[in-house]
Formats: sequence, structure tokens, C-alpha cells
Amino acid sequence: MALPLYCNNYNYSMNNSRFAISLHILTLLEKAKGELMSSDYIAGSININPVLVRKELSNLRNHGFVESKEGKNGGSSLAKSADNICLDEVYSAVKQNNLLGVSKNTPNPQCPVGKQINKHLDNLYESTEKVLLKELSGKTLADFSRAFD
Amino acid sequence: MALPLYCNNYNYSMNNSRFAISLHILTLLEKAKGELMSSDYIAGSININPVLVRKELSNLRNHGFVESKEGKNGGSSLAKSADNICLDEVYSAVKQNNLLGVSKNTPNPQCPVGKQINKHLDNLYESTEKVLLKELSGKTLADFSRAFD
DNA sequence: CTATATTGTAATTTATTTTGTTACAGTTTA
DNA sequence: TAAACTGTAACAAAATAAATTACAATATAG
Repeated sequence: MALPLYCNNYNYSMNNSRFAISLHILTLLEKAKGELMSSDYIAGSININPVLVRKELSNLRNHGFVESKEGKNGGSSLAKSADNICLDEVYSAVKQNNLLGVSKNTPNPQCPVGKQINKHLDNLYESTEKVLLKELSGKTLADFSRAFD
Repeated sequence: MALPLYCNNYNYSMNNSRFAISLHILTLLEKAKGELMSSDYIAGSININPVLVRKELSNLRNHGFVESKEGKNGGSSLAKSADNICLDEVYSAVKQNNLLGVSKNTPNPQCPVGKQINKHLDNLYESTEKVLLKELSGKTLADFSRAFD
């Protein structure tokens, strides 16, 4: 009573703390009120390697949230008002995998359920993600930052 | 301009495909209409190791979704009607980490932002998770299974 | 103009997490 | 009583994430 094995499609996952890191960075920059903040200082607050911070800053920059200045006394600052940064945008900027789990599953196409499950899981993931994004879109970086003492 | 390093609290993460696996298992069992299905057969459909299936079945059993029979001709079946299994319950049964990312961050308590960020991230994660659960609670295993041809 | 502080990024290593494998005891049934 | 199962534990392998090293490029202060 065993189905023959079979494999095929493949996807990357990514369950890491990038959302937390990005939000931490953005909060620090909001509190800095436009003053440039170095990646070393940021890394010291998050307690992670400065190179990771710079990679995350690079992504945030590509999404228009921050801008950076190179050279001595350089650093980063917000590129737009914290009122205009919604958390769904931040989530979308860092998100790389599905909300409910990785999707590198390669079910057996000879099984009637296995053959279709990815399609139905995708539908489910997509609709739940929409709800999540809608929820996050109601909160701005300014709101988040304001909650700090 | 660098904050001194400091570490402390620690959490486990878990970004894997357990939700997909559990839902796959439950769908197979629903389609089996009460007939016992072996972990080897299930593993063949999902295309993963049978031991992983048995571990997941163990968890589903502990949550009252399935029952299993040991010994020759043994296997598993649903312990309750697919109408009475909501997807938020399945999610809760497999979930071990935060929705928006792992939470093993150990920010610097000497930084005013680092000191409080975990509290605020937790709040955010909690409220978004509530929304997600509410969305999933509107869908049953029967609904999910029905979508298959 | 030069030393220094900084960003930006690539390449590599290390750590962590997830998945798979092996092994085997216990349970039923034919 | 042999065979087909479940249930777990222990370990190995693979995949992913994070840290580290290295260094070129850039800007500023002195």
C-alpha cells in the first residue's frame, strides 16, 4: 500500500527575522529625527552583525524607505515620513516565502490529492495573506514608533 | 558611535512545511471516508519520509483530529467530521513560531529602542495572528477537501 | 592631500533549523 | 508466529540563516 515516489517542482523558503530587523531599523531611524545613523550603531542596538544591517538597509533603500550617505560621517535616515510608511509595505519588502509555511513540497502527481494540493494550498495562502496585508496596512511606522516610551 | 554588545533571552523558531503536511494528511484521510490509511501510503502522496508523517500524525492525534490503530492492517482515520475541523485549529496545532518571523532576537537593553522592541513586536504579531486565525476559522477541512476534483 | 570613518558588497565560514534515515520495540492480524 | 503496521528515539544529512572577513569606493575632517 505504498505509492511510488516522484519529485519535481521546487521553491525557496525564508523564515528569518528580517521583518523584525527592518522594523527595528526603521524605528531607530524614525527616532533619530533625520540625523544620520551608522550601520554599526544600528547593529549594536539590534545586536546583530553590521553587514546584515547594511544588507537590510540596501533592501529598504531599494524600496524607497531610507536613504544612505557614504563616506565619513555617513549613515542612513528615513527617505519618507513615518506617517507614510505602512507596515504592509515593510512586510512586502522583506517577505520571500509563504505565510503559512515553506512551499518546497513536491507531492506525488500520481495521487489525486497530491496532484492538486499545491494549487489549493496556494489559494489558501494567497487569501490569508491578503487579510494579513490589509491588517498591517492599517498601521504606520509612526504608530509603531509612537508606542515606545 | 557603536553601542556595546549584550545578549540574553532566546526562543526557538520553526519555519517549515508542517501546516501543509498536516493539511495534506487530513485531506487524504477525509477522502478515505473512514478507511484506515497507512503512514507509508500518506508519505508516498506527500513525498516525504514516513517517520515525519507519523510524527505529524502523533501531533494531530494529540489534538483530537485523527485516531490511529497499531498493528497489521493498522493506520489512521479522522477522529471527527471534516465539517468540525476548522483550519485555524489546524494552524494552531502546528504553529510554534511567530507569524511574521522568528523571535530569537536579543536586542541591546542599553538602547531605548532595543530595550522595548520585543514587547512591541509581540503585540504586533499577536494582533495580526488574531486576524489570521479569524480568517482561517471561516474555513473547514470539508471546504478545503471539497475543492479537489 | 591624507588619514579615517563610513558605506557597499562579495565570498566564505559557522551556526541553526529542518528533513531524512536508521533502528528497534510494541501491537495486531492473518 | 511471521508479517505489516505504529510509535519513538537517536542520529545524519541537507538546507537555510547569520556571522565573519575582506576590501574597494566614498566622503570628510584636519
